[in-house]
Amino acid sequence: MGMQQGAKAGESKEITIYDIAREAGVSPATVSRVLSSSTNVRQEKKQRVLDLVDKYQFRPNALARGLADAKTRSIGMITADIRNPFYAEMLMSCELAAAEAGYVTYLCNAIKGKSQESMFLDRLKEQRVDVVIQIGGQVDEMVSDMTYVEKVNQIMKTIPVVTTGRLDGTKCRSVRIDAMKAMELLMEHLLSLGHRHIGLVGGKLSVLSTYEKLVQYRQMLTEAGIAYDPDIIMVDGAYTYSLEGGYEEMDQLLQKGKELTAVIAINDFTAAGVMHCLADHGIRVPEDISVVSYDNTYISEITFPGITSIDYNYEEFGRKVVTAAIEAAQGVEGELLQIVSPSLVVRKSSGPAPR
Amino acid sequence: MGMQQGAKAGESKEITIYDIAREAGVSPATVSRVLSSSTNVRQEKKQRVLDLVDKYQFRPNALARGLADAKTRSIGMITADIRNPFYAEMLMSCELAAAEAGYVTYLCNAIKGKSQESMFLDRLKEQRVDVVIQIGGQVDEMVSDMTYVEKVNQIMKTIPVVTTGRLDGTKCRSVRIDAMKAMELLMEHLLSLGHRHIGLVGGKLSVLSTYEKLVQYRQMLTEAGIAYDPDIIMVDGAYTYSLEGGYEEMDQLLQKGKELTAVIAINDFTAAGVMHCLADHGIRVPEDISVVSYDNTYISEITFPGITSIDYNYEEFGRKVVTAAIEAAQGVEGELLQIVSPSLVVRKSSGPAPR
DNA sequence: GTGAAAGCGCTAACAC
DNA sequence: GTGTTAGCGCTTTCAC
Repeated sequence: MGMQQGAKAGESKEITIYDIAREAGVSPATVSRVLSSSTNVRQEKKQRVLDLVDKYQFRPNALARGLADAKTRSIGMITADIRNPFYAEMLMSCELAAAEAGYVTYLCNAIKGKSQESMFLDRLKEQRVDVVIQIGGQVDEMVSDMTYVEKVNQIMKTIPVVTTGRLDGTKCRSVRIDAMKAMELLMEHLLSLGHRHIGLVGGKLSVLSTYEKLVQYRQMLTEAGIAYDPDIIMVDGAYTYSLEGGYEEMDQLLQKGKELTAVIAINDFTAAGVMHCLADHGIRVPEDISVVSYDNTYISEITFPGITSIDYNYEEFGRKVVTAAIEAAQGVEGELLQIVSPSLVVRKSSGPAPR
Repeated sequence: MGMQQGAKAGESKEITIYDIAREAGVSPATVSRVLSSSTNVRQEKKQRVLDLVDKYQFRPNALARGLADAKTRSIGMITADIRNPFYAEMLMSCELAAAEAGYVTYLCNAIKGKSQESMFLDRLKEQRVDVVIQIGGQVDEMVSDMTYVEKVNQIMKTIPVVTTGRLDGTKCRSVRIDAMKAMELLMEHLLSLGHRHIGLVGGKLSVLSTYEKLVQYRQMLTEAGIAYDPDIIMVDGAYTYSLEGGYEEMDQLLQKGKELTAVIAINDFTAAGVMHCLADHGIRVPEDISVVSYDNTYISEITFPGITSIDYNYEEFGRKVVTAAIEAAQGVEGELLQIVSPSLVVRKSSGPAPR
């Protein structure tokens, strides 16, 4: 006994607004008023309360507060895999914006997919979060999973959900990247460098953004008068979106022996894998083949050469998502769909087409 | 009007255990009992309740529950910068372990340093989290900041805090990496490859683990009969621990013109910067200089060549931290300090010393 | 095994 | 302005 490792046992009875009220010679309601600065309280009393709050380092109990007014000032964030720097950036900027707005955030890493996302929704509902933000996972799918949609709709009877993707059959707001525009920027860049044999590596067509990119790719080819060659499109690989996936997919692409001067990778991980593969084959980037990708995470600065990539202005992106979320939490109607515009960051991995 | 964007307005009155109780023909207390499976309830009644819970997809209000029993089954996590994959890995594994144990987690990204960490502590206290886990930030410092220590001690009157570093003057538990051992593994590896001119790049000596590594480095040199040369130790740089920092520090090191066959970088970011710098100078890795580092994040797989790095077994690390946290939350006394052992992952960035 | 009832610590009418 | 008083939706004695 003796030593305490923090709290418990000694557990100095938690102080409440009643204690503060008594000592300040005011009513609990008044304490509550100064704490939430809802109504005006006479300066003198206010100061007495504030002094005591400071003296005891009093912090109002958020549980009691939430129970009483049915607002928790909390946001639940469900994300796919925080280890992917794209999600890390998003979580980061969302958390930042939320904290600024006075909201706390729950972290829910659904690495195990749909069933886990569903489970997290239940737990967030138990916590009575004011709103949930879902980044990645089910909301990235082209065709929304019926079971999940049902689940979300059930949750949305009481808690609004906003996503960075979409969920057909629900009314959740979304703030989404303009994937077509992103591909357009990449293609314009490559075409202007004289590339006419541009491969696509990575991604699943069942993912909305990947699909949209492909559509735009074909569109751009057509406009440029270049024939579409399905042989240089490597999608739906087993480990796609990852380093290994990029390597493998690129390897298979090379085996086809098609002419190729540029590769568009589905994300920075994939691009890094592609570059490893090219290096192993003695192919130089960008002299022999240019490599470009999406997300502009720090991965694109770490590789050598740095990767030309599409940036989303994560800070603004996160802010928009959180703003939409808070509006939804407050019952303010707003645009169901907002689009964030990507921009191109040119690095050394892309250069003029050979010859 | 009409369309709803999620909850509000339509806001079908939240269902409670009273509703369930009435419909099941039992008392609210009984519903509570089956929900928390605290006492035995006759199978028949139990089933009736469970059926209704399912029918209405009822989720007990965690606020009310927490208010009533003074346990929130939540953990507050304060971290330095989630974009750093080391922290992402840690957060991830902690969150996973917490979820398995039935705890929800709060995400607090204190990128703005001490004052923000302090602010988050207050907010977590308001939420009455059962325990807070602090990963990085103030707890990494060699000499603990007095003000912060005071703050933590004040919080610890009611909420235990566990860290992955240390905080002198507090009684918080910690689960820490054996930094000395980590350096030992790296040095053994390099020495066995014949290196005798080993530089250190990156880190601040005010950071505990960095300091410990330096101590161990000197120790190993002494044992190997190699003179310690402060000229090949590049620490306390302005942007250290980052890609740019690594580049700059390596650049300065090269300018000294000292003989050098290997470099130990303080983390994977730094190592990547070092490799960029070496590449720019036409120095080959590992033929001319070997590069090794700490953390074994995926960065060490992305660079070319891959980086020999120190791994911490994040899953186990996270599990230990969370276990300690939950014990602390339950008032179970346990070891104040636990050490996690690092291991060496060899990749292509390290090879025999030249000549 | 089960119900009644008293809180848990706030907020929000409602009076004054 | 400010105090009084109900709740908010649970858990938990305490009886039976």
